[in-house]
Amino acid sequence: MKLRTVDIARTASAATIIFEALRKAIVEGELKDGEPLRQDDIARSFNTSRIPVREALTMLEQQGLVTTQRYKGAVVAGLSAEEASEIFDFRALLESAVIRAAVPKMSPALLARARSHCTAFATATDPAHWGELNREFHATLYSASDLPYHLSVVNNSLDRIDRYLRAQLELSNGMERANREHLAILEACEASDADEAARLTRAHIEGAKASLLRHLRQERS
Amino acid sequence: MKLRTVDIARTASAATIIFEALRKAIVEGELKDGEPLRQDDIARSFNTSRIPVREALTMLEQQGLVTTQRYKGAVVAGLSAEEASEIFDFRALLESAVIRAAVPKMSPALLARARSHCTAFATATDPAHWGELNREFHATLYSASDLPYHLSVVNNSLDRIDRYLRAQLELSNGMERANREHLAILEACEASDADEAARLTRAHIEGAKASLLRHLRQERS
DNA sequence: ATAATGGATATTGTATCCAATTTACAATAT
DNA sequence: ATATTGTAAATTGGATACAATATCCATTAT
Repeated sequence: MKLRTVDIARTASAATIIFEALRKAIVEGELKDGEPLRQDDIARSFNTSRIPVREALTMLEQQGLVTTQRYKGAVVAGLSAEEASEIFDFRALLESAVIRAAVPKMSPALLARARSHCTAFATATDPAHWGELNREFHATLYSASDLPYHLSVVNNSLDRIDRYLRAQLELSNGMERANREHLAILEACEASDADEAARLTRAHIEGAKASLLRHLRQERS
Repeated sequence: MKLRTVDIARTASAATIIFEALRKAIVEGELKDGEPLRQDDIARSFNTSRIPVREALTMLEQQGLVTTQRYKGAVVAGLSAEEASEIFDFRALLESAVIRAAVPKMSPALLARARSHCTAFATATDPAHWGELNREFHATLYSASDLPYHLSVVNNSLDRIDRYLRAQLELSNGMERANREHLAILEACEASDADEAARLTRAHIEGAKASLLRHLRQERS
């Protein structure tokens, strides 16, 4: 028997399909802060009942992407400057540790993939993809760490701020700097200099934090 | 109007009540690894329908405390030695950073509370409470950090391993060492020595890791 | 005897229905 | 006019009903 098999037990339920779709829409900023998420509307657009929608919303709430009030419903969770600031500090701590663990385990093949992601980011013209490409570059490097729990937490924290990063990338011309810093990180990895890669990653994140905070504060003034 | 008011909008839904109860039972080890969680049974014991039960299970799955398979149901999530090891490394990184941030903000009142929790832990005779008291001591110190996101992540990672820590505390006589280390951490905090408190916290967690791994490996041999 | 098959039972996933609550707005009083 | 109250529509939370799938066991074929 030579079939292209699929583990059907692992196929997605309606709830997880809706969850993924909403998560993507929120992370990519398609759904704005504070925007209400009506169960009925969502159910209609996915052609299901409200039950799987509610499950998706509870997942999103657990991830901090929406906030719910009893009998009032769910809205896309916003982020105060303080919260954003804290999450950047968190990322700086965690991601620098992750890349430090990853560098000694990076294969030439992985470094090649990372480099191609890096140039893809550098040469991308459609702002809608910048956020995704940026994340792919970092995720590729981090994946070598072989620390699944750390990575899941990193991804979670990234989800919380991704919208703002994207918006900011599109406004100021932070693209050049991001590029420069990516290249520096990549070179440190290729040189197997874990401490340097960690230091550069930390600086990269702290720079993004400063830039985002400027943006957030001016937008809400 | 001088009434003792309560924000009724914040009262718990059936789903969150069930979630908290299951979470507690799992974290405290009352429900063992791999134990199936039947929606119908749980619904009956809480006198509800399966809908809020399913919501609770969804939340638990997001937290990594249960694993679900489509049409097969949820079981209490176990932890391999590798996963446990990684989570301890994660905690060592994160909690040492948190306490470093907390030390300069600790008021005398908070330190007094921490000390009372410390002695409560030291003098507790009922093993069923050790885990709780241990956690309260640390949580009190960490709370001064004023880093809510960090703390929520810390609590999450603690939930994942708490069962095992409790079991281990009860088996080996690690209580004395935990006590000694708690006192040392507390004294560093009282002396406003943030770096020392961070160092001791890291050592405290790494010691627990070694002890737990010994326990896990021998139990599964 | 063993493996394959078919069906009964158990369990989960989803739809539909009802209850509880909020929200918007009209009616009324001051 | 403004504030308060009552009411209807909208929305969410939960219960019940049904569909899809898994599991177990008896039956049958080899």
